[in-house]
Amino acid sequence: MARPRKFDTEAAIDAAMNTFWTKGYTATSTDDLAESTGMLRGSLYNAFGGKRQLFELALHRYRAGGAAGANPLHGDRPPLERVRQLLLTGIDQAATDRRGCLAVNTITELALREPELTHLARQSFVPLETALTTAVEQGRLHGEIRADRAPQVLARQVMAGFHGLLLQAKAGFEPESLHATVDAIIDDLRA
Amino acid sequence: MARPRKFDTEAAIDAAMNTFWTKGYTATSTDDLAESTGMLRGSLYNAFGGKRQLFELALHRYRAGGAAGANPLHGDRPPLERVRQLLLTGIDQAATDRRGCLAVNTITELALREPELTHLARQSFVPLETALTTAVEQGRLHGEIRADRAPQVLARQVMAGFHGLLLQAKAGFEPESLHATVDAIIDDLRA
DNA sequence: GGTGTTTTTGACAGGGCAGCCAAGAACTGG
DNA sequence: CCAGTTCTTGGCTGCCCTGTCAAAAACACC
Repeated sequence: MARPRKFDTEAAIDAAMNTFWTKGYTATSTDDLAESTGMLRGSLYNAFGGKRQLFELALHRYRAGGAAGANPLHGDRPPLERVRQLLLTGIDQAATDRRGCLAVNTITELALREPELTHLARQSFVPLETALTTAVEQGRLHGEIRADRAPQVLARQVMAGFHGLLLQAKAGFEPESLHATVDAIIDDLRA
Repeated sequence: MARPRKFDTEAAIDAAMNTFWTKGYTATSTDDLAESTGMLRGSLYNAFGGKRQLFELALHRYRAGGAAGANPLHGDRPPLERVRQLLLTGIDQAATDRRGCLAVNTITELALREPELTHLARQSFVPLETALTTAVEQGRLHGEIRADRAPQVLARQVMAGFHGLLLQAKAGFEPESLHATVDAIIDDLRA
């Protein structure tokens, strides 16, 4: 019926997502995207429409993969330990690759200029928040996590601490400091 | 001896700082800076050297004004209430103007590309961290704040929560949610 | 009033970037 | 093998942005 596409759409979105993640939205050029996806700029416009549309796809993809980032939260170990593992994994990654979280980066960069993209990025928090709330509820049943504060509140409080920690990791805070803060956050969750 | 400058250096740095704060480093052009400072691009290069040098000056200025942002922390009210006021003031501003904190924005945007600017931005946390530590120590003496955790650890934990809250405010989280998190953070400081 | 110094002014060159498009290539169904 | 459809390729246009420079302007000192 027609000439087939030479590239894999999913792989291209993945590659674009990583480029945006590494360089930020503004600093990423369509040439950068062409290089990382392996497509020519013309094809890129034909297939996706342009930089902004591709970024929207990347944000959706990031949200879908949110389960991956929140992976430590799903398992059979005690809920509190799963939350701790989430925090430790997060700061370790942030300290290593310095990219942090794509949603955080996007909101920070574009909150003023691009309300729609900001809203899209915010959606990426939903899976994390849901998983955290669930973990807190489970820990509550175990008698492991405090029951004097609503799970949703605790989840958002942990999420705030988590994102603050990612920033500190990105800024180069010493691992000992980051770990001490993780311990403090976990302790404050205890029943 | 020579032709006098038509502009006020301090005012120009202030104006540049606000432009960087609003638009971000990458998205700010030398034209933007010329407009906000009221100078022509040529004068700007002559006086400061260029965009990057001006940004460094802006970061230094921001750090110096750090006492301003941490203003609520200095006063004669109970330390715990001063910390609460800091958080409330912060999220209120972030929810209103959506600019957040220049240091946070800078680190988030440039941690990979510009280690030196990142380090400079990180310096802006020092006044805040110091003031927080002092407030915690004072609250400890009052018997108002818990003494089972080092003041420095508590200060960095609060700072992480604070920066996470600023992000949530920027992202458009509901005020009720933000306030509930503030209450939780403050409660967790209590003796 | 002349001289030397620094700033201002306006313009120029060089490079990168976004978006578009026409011609060619690849494939399928008839 | 032909026709129709879609993708690829490479280039073109117009815009913005950075950094620099030469000439003119403003001032202080002598």
